[in-house]
Amino acid sequence: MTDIHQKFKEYLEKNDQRYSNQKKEIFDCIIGQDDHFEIDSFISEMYVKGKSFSRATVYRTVKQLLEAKLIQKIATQDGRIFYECNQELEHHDHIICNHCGKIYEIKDNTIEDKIKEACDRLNFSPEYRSLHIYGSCESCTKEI
Amino acid sequence: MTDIHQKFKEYLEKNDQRYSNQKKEIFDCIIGQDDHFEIDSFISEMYVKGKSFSRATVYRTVKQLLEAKLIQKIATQDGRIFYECNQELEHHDHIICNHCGKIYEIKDNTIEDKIKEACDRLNFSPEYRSLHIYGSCESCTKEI
DNA sequence: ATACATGCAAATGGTTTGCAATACG
DNA sequence: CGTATTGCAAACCATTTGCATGTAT
Repeated sequence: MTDIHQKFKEYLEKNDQRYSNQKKEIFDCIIGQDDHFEIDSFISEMYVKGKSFSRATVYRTVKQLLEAKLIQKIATQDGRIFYECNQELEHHDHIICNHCGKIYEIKDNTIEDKIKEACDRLNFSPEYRSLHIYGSCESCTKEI
Repeated sequence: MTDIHQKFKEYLEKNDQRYSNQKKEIFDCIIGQDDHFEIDSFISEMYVKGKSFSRATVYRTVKQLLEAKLIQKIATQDGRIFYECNQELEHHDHIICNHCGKIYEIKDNTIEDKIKEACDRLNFSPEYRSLHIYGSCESCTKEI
């Protein structure tokens, strides 16, 4: 049993909840996702893998994982809901080309520092951020 | 008629839609909101003011205002949806408290510069960005 | 006269909940 | 044993849509 499995188990036990097989398998599948995921595609992916549980159970488990702070909920500007596993230590931002759809992931400590400074000025404790930059990539800019 | 009213009218006309009285009044109420607002409280506020239209009409107008880029949709991390009027041309970023829902607008040129530098390194031409920082504001942090 | 807008009520889609059966500890 | 968990179906809630009526051009 890995560290995070252990954390989940401990969280559940502390709250008189049970570390059932279903919860374990759902958590396993979530860990298997290597990126952000939406509930719906996650459920159908589980279904394809032959590990399908009722939607209610998935939602209930996701809720417990959120409470245990092992996963995190993210909403995009237009209201779509994503989840991501909190294993990921490095935060990265996204640069997205409006023309060809290419997505660059960037990791820039100087941006990070400036964001932290802005939060400090407000005594705000940041937990998560989403930075998406939309525009035109090099090759699409040439074509226009 | 103000500048933004004019813009809305032009947008509608360009798309074979009409600048009706209801749309004008709904837009007026939105401009009257000096902060971010949620549809539901907005509708009840209109109701109190005696300017109440059907939810469907409000939603339809909001949709057109979004398309006209005169208002902006913002989602909090936990999925609540806010709107804000896009009156000013200056881009600003959002710091959003996950606990009380308070939204701070920040305008930070140094963040902007760093983002530009990151784009330059990829020869990417940015057109729009969305930066949302989620976390806990000063007073909510104290309460926890 | 044509076509968009409106209000209503019904539909939708994602999420939650009540309930009876089941399984964990 | 008692209590949490599960699956199902029904409930929920915000948002969207179909339709008949109203209204602007």
